[in-house]
Amino acid sequence: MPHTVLPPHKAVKSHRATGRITLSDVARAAGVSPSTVSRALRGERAVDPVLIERVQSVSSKLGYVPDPAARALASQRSNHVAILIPLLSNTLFVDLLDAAQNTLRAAGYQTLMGVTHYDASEEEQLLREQLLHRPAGLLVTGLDHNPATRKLMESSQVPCVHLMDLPGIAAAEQPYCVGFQQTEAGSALTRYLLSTGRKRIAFAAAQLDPRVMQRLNGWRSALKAAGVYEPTLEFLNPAPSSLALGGVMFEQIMQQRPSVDAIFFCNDDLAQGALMAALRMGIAVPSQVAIAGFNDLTGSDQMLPTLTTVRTPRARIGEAAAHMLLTLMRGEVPPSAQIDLGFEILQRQSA
Amino acid sequence: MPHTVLPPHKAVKSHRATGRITLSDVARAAGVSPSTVSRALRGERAVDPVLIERVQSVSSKLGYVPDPAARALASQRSNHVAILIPLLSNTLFVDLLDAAQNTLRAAGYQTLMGVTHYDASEEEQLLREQLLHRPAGLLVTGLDHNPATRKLMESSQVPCVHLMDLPGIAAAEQPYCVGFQQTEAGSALTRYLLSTGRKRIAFAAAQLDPRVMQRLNGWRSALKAAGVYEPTLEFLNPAPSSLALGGVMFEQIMQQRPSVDAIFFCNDDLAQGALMAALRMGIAVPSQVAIAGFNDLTGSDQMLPTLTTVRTPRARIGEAAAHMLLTLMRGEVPPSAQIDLGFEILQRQSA
DNA sequence: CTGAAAGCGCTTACAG
DNA sequence: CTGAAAGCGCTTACAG
Repeated sequence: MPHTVLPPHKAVKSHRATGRITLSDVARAAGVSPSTVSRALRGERAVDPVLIERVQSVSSKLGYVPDPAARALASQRSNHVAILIPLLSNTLFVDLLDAAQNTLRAAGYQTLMGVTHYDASEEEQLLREQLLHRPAGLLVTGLDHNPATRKLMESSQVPCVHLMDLPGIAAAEQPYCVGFQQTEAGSALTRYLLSTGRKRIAFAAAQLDPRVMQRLNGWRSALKAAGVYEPTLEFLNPAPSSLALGGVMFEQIMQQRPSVDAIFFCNDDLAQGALMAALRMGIAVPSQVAIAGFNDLTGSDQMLPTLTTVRTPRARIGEAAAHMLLTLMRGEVPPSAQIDLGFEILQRQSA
Repeated sequence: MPHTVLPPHKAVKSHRATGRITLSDVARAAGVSPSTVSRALRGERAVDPVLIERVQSVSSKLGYVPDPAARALASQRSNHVAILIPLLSNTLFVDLLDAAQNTLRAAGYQTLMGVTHYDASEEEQLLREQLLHRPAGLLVTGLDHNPATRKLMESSQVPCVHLMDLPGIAAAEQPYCVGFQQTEAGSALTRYLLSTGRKRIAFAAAQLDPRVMQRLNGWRSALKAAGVYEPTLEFLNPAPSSLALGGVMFEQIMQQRPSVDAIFFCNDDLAQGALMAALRMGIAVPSQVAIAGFNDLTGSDQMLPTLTTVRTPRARIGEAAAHMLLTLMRGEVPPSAQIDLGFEILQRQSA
């Protein structure tokens, strides 16, 4: 067997060598110090352009990839971005996650996902766990968090962008956030229903998260403004939102309040379920009762009749929030702390 | 102002101190060496029970939490588990992710998610990125990967469990996997349709991933066994699966092959779209044509008629795979390398 | 069973 | 602009 001779710097190996190509390997090959390689690779200014070039070429020639753990330990900052969403069973949040994740990954960040199940203390616990990884940034759903969570976010000093919600006009704090005016969307859809001649418009909701409650408020104020507000037309169910529940709620509403001439469901899955129930029950939509949803989820355009709803820009929210976070993580200040991406009423057949 | 005296060990601080409570802090307070604290906390055997007790109590008293980055750097193994799924827009995979993630988190692992978009080279790239984080384990969808990906998985030495698919009986390699027999499920559903008297059963599919093709094979063999196989009744569309596409395919099939008496859609979203299209077109289901789906996705039980489909145990797959991975990460050998979680035909109204 | 020491692979004051 | 040195907070041979 031939006696293979290892290259000099490979021959000397500690008992814990990992075989990985390290910063020092690059430094040695490029004839500079490790510090310089580190600076050159991270694009830190104050490095001779000639050296930058040399280091980069040597680095890619050797196939060097920085070790995230070592980097995190030394710099006290990882390439993780933590994202907190309420549920994975609502496509709304999955769309948010998908978009944010794509954008962040393209910039070299790994997404750490946390599912809170709408539970404030679970959110706190998740955040605590994620913070251990020293994330470079934070994406959280909504503006409502318990005091402990808020304190964690603050004391961690990690840049943070809120998703979906926008603070009220008079809000004292001005957190970074990307979303749209939920309240305004709620009243806009209600005004649309009013404009089609409907007078007895019910609001049917499940889950009852803060954003749903804002839509409820929008519905209320629009009806009040029109002088047709009727408190007993609020149907609020804290159970998780689903097609099946939408069907059940629709049946109940039609039974209890047969004179209702329109129903605003707080989410499309409920409205889709209602549409299917109407079909089963032989109730004509929209002639007997109009049905409207919210979010324009998958399948809403395939219903019979097609579902009138509000298109919400969740993919764009995820993307814009990720971009804003990227800006913050670079240490720059975003042009504006709040981004309102708006909404659009999709007038289809059901209302 | 009173001159506050810091406790001795806090007074001596390096210029890069982070304020974090470290292993050494615990060691000092417990009167043992850092090595012992490390061993005691990780439950490594060969530590005096008395010391373990003392270390644990001191540790929790001080609120010590190990630093994942330092741990990963020193041990060459992080508490991350990487998971690779094709899409986030198919609830099937989200269910898988959700279940796996919950199980892993309960065991102290952080999930690193990668979305491959059914692209082999994107999968390879994602795996490469994830491997940088030295994951303790790997969860990947399916058994089909390009050679480079396979090699990465192997040379990384990271324990790996495959989701959804099970290897053929004659497979040489016996990878760890949790899933069910896709082919068998395809033929079982087909046999069910045959048993209801259907003779001209079409197979309609989109996306055409490996599992869809296995169901196709199941459909083929069942029809061949019954002597009614008809190749022109295969409708394969590589586009992404969706309700809208299901509607379009249904229209096409009914137009091109009006004599078809049943359609097996490879996924429920397609079947749901077909059901809505049938409603629009006034085609009676199941009397004129039976419709069956696959996976029992959200809403299938709310359709009109309700959708006959195959219930697939994706949440249980995610959970069982996570448990198997946990076993492997402990260095133990799972009782069996393959787990078949089966499937169930849900006979509802549409077929 | 326990501890001192080295090492994991980077970043970052500090000095020049 | 560059480098030597220390340090991030752990784990793990090695020796006892």
